[in-house]
Amino acid sequence: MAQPENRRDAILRASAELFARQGVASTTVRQIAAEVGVLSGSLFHHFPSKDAIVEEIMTVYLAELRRRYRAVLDTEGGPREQLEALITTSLRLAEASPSATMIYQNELSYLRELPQYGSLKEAAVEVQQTWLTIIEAGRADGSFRTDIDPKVLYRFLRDAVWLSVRWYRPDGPYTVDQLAKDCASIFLDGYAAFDTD
Amino acid sequence: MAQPENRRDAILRASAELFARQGVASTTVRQIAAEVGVLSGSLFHHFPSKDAIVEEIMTVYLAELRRRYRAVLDTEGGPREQLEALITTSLRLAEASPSATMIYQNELSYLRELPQYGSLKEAAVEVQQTWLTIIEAGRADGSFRTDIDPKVLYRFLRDAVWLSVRWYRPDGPYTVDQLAKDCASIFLDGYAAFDTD
DNA sequence: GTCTATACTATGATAGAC
DNA sequence: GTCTATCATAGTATAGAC
Repeated sequence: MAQPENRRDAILRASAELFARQGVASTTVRQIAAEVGVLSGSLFHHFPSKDAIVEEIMTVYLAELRRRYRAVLDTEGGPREQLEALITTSLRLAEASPSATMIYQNELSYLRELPQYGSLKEAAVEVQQTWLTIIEAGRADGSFRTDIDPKVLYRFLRDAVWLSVRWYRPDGPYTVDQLAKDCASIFLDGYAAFDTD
Repeated sequence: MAQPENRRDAILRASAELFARQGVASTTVRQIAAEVGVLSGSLFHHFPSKDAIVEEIMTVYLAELRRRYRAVLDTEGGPREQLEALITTSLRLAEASPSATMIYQNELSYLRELPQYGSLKEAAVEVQQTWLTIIEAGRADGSFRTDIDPKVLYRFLRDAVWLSVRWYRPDGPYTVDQLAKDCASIFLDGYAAFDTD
């Protein structure tokens, strides 16, 4: 089913890699074009501007993120299981789309300046709500602590999970599912040694 | 003892704020100059280049970070206490120097391209070693779990701690010391409800 | 759909008057 | 120590030939 990559897709892919590696602002249209194998003027046949490329990368990415988070909310299971599933889902998407994940995590201030930021923001709000809904459910049913603000847990967890895209490498024996298990275990059970009494 | 701020310091401060807010690459020397209240050419009387400004901000910041981490290592106390102290120390520095902290966390790929990166890297290595030394000590004396790679804990913890500079606001009743306590408690004890048997 | 050529703007940095 | 004026370069984007 893998279609041969057309030029438009090649531009999106090359752009995402460069944006992730060097940042959006310091990536030039000439670099993107060189990576694709065309001259810079040709990019503007496919996209009206460099920012339009950024925006399409993010729109596609956030739509997929939303889709996967909704699937998690639809599963049976208690808050602990759902929170673990959310971590696993996030890390799997980061593995599947490392460039887009890195752009979204590193360049939020750039994205905010885009004229079209409103539509991205809508997705971002839903994503955050997914975490908070599950955390609140766990506080309500006694699975989670109530002495720490849910938003504080959410932010620590979000940064730890998503920023793993900066250091996690999928090659090697440490799989992304194992990483997700370890992450969930640290955040839910803690790193202090278990009492074995 | 607060000296009146001289122009050179004003340039450093204004640059740090702009770099933190918009990124180094998308901050122009003209913006910096306007913020200070001079024309762009005048900056080059104080610094040989824009990158030299970035570099000095980071050098000063990392020297202070190093100094504070060494003080933590010199304290008495078990690994748990020392790890908590490291978290508190980090969050206090992030509060005292939010701009430099944000630059260091967001612009590592830019910093790596600087010709002088070697001297920054030396400090960065020592900083990382401080975390790992304490974590290893806790594994050795039974305070911490041994079923999760110390480097994985370090990375989750580092990202959660330092990236709080993106969202934590020191105004309001939630103090940085309380934030540090909550962070330590989540990472060491976990967010799952305590067994109260 | 790509190329050539170029318009236009912005960038970091410099020289010399004050 | 700052300003004016300017340089050289590089940036995004466009127009029109092929």
